[in-house]
Amino acid sequence: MSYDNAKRDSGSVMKTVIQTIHAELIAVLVAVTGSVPRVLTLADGSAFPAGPLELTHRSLQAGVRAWVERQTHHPLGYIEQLYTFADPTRGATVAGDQAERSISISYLGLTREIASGGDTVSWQNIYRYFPWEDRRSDPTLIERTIRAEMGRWVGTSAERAARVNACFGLDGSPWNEDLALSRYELLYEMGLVREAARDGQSNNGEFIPGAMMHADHRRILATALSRLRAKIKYRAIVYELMPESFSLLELQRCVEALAGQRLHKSNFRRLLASQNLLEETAHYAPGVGRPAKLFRFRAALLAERAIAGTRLPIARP
Amino acid sequence: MSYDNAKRDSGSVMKTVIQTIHAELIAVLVAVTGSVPRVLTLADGSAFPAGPLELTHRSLQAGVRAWVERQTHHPLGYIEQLYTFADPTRGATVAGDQAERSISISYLGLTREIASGGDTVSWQNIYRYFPWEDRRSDPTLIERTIRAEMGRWVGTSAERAARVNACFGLDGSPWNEDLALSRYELLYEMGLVREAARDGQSNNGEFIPGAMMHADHRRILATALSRLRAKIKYRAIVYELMPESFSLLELQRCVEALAGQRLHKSNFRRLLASQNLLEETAHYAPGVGRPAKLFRFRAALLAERAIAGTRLPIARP
DNA sequence: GTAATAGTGTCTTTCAGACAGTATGAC
DNA sequence: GTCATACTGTCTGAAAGACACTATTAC
Repeated sequence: MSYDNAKRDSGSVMKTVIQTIHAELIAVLVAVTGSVPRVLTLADGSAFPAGPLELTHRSLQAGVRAWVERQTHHPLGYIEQLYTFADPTRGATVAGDQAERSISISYLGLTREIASGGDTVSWQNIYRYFPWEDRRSDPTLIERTIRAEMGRWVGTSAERAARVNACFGLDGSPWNEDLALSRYELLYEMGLVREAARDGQSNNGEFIPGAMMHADHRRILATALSRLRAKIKYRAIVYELMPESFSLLELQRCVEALAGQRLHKSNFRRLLASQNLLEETAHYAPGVGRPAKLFRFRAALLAERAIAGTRLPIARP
Repeated sequence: MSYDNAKRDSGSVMKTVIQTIHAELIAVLVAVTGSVPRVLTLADGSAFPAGPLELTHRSLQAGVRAWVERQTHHPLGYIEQLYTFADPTRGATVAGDQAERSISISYLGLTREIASGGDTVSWQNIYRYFPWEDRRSDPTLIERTIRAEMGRWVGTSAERAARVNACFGLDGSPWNEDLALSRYELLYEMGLVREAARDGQSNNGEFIPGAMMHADHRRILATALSRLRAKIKYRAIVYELMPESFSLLELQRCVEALAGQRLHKSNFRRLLASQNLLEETAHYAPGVGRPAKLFRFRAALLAERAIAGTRLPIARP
């Protein structure tokens, strides 16, 4: 029996309803400029570049590139697939025998920031949407608000308390920057972000600061931030974000901006040295104080990428 | 200006072609049985459970669950999204003013193996499709074949040589089990797997052993294997694969099966102990030699999951 | 000289790799 | 006792974390 027969045999009864599926491509473009991580947005910060998958697109990635360039006139470097959503709020609706369904395929891109192309096209600070994710200065500012609001939701449930503590690094749990998405989802579930009220979730408390976005775009941004923070630890993705040459401190500030945490200078440098990613240039950056030596990424880097990986306790023969 | 207006302003000229998009859901279900990692297949091992996204599906995940249960009658536990493909070989075709396009959204699931449900439904050894990925016994067997065939493709290109060495752990580079997808893609590009010839890639050499699959299912399996191997290092996903209780060696064999490598016993145990995942049971497994103590996963594990994460050199204030 | 920023040395603790050992069963 | 498998102890070297130090500019 062929594959197609196998499928038909165990398939469902056909319906006469005609189903139309809309596939939307969404791009989250990230750059880091002067210690601020930013995303490229439309509509004054409330949405990402997006558009339907079209016939002229040779691939999903090509489609994303086309839409971003059309809508923002911003050149596009490295991009990778993020996640595919079938947003229930924009989900299946049936009218007569016509049914509609919408799928969003999101991509994450990394670039250097270039002057934005249109009136409503702009670069926005990522932490405008997630103030609680930036712990570079004083983490306690927002923490206090969150802790108070959460207390109400947790109530007497030990399970809820454990979840909140793990997500937000409270009560002995360490803060884990990768959990950005989990934190957003938790806040949403608790009814503490504005979208929750809009989407008809129960809302028991005050809203936590942080700008809302169109549809589920803010959730997509949280997904992007989580992915970015996890990836920066085992891949040299900062490559795409830095200019031709840069000082070591600039590189550190870039990673700090994404991680939302301050890093330890000399340990950071030791790590860099062990990775053998950089090479010196002959130039120095001017400024107050001692001038900083400028570095660039090693050219041979492309071939070697993605070899490190984490460790398992492998047995040697 | 609203979001929708912004989109329309910079949008393309509308075409009168009506575009139909087919969204297919594909499930890669993995289990480990007796030191063998296996996948659930249809059509005697040549395809995965799959079916179109339907109106009745409340979400993508629900759709996947429905199709798997319908086609294989196998219960489904933990699943996560894998990748979305717009396969060019099954891609855009235009007939009159009707255009068609197919998207595949794949999911990875983890389970314990249960007797398979239909005639052509079966569990297959993953390494049947990627013999070169199993290095538990003798890595040199296939390595020799691969090395010979690759030599031809590499030629005098230093860049190609570097890529091959990094992927296959030759010439001083360490073997990295996570690169399963890269290795498959490289072999495909070199024309050394059967699909390459089928899809019209140039074929310069002999084929490397390994069973072919329907459409791009083997590529999807490679994606799944890579994801699984990467994830097993920072998440306790083996949880889903093991029975109620098990010996430490059984757990080790399970990880080894997925990683395709032997692990170091006492170091593996030390790692387990530091993670605090397990608790003892009162029972012992019988067998030749000293009976093994049986363990189970700690119940409190659910709340704590996904907190570990890798490290950045964080500065303490 | 001071202020300001750039960059290095090194001590201590923790952890990963390797190898040796002991424990408990069947016979 | 032997054989086979289960499990533990510990030595060693390599990283990770923390802290203090020196270097080079502008003024």
